[in-house]
Amino acid sequence: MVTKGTQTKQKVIDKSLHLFSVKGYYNTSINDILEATNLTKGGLYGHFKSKEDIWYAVYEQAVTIWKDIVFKDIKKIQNPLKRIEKALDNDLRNYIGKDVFEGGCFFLNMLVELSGQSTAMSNHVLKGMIGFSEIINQWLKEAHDKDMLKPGLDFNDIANFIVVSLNGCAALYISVRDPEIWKLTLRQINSYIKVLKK
Amino acid sequence: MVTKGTQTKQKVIDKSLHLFSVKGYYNTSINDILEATNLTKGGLYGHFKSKEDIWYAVYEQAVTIWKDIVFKDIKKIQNPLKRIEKALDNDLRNYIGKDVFEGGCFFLNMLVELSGQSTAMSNHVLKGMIGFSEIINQWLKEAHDKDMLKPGLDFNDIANFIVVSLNGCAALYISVRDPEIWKLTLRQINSYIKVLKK
DNA sequence: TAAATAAAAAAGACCGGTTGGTATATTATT
DNA sequence: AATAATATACCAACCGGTCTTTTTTATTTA
Repeated sequence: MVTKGTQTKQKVIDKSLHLFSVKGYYNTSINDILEATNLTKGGLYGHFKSKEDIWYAVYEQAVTIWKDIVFKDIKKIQNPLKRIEKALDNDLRNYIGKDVFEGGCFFLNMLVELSGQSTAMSNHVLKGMIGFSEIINQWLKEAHDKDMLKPGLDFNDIANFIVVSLNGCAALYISVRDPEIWKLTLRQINSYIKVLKK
Repeated sequence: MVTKGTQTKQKVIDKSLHLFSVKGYYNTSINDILEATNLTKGGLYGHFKSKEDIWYAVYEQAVTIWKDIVFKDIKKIQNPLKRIEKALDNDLRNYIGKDVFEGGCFFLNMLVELSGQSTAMSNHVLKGMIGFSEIINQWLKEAHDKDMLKPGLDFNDIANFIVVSLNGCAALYISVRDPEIWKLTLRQINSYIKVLKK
């Protein structure tokens, strides 16, 4: 059974995720969250001990949503290169392009805003990005082992560069708001990967 | 002769540029600027009519500094492809890599923070980035006219993708703070450009 | 099934400190 | 003497967070 408290907590997380992604963490006030959730101070602080506490819960939620989108229909793909292409397509077309979070990519936004403000929080975001880079790295190794790639490639470099491009795309997209941004990024990353193939 | 007022105004711009780049625009208070400049409210508001007004002055200053770095020793380069490579090298090695602004790339930081908060301000930043993309676009066309590039390339796509990568690099670099980030970006962009050549 | 009770959830007043900005007075510089 | 530059006191609104009281919900007992 879902208790009332759990429901409220979830509502706070959902609304805050939206607010943080659109307005940013610092520029979202507790009052903004109160208005969005129809709660009062007492109601909110019964579930979370601080604004930062809300942020960590929001981050976990954002990760869950992101993973569901990016890793959809991935496991069944045998070809590791096609797996990478599908994951990138998911990220650009279905995550960034579908405006899953109204303010753009939650992770990029938070990384930029929190760096230099809260090392703990920005490192939290960074860790997630590095994790994604490592997965791509592993898939590239797999492709290498299957003799699908040209010799002498630096998988770590390549994986990191892909993550860099994804973040750059997210940065421009929130401002330009033209699908052409993620489409061109997708095209260019794909042609970049194509060159790696044997 | 440089009046006292001009000096003070410049000091406000310099200190604010530093603060905005490290703490962000919203999270930098007027009081922060007052402390950094040893001014008082009256002294500050005698030169600028609002915080936003300070930001626009700071932006202009940041552009000047950035241009000086990125376009250094550019005009004398005849080969348009080498010109592009040099500009990107300047941007990554001497602008991002040298920590010209302590908080990382001022433009990327502001673009992310201001998008969804102030369309006027974020569009101001965006315009500058589009301008840079157009310059690269033009240089690519020049290379094409000199028969240096493979046929069937979309210069607009390529130029935009380069700007995307640069921004992604800036986003990751402020958090990771490891030169390896801009180095790998430089390597990968260069190998990406190499493929375009005839 | 209904009343009683315990526990969870929410309300709302309050806190000290800070926000961007203004108006007026004072001090330096021409 | 005129003007440019700066200081200071003040403003209402807002910041994140705490505390106590009230209300709602869930569980137990009759």
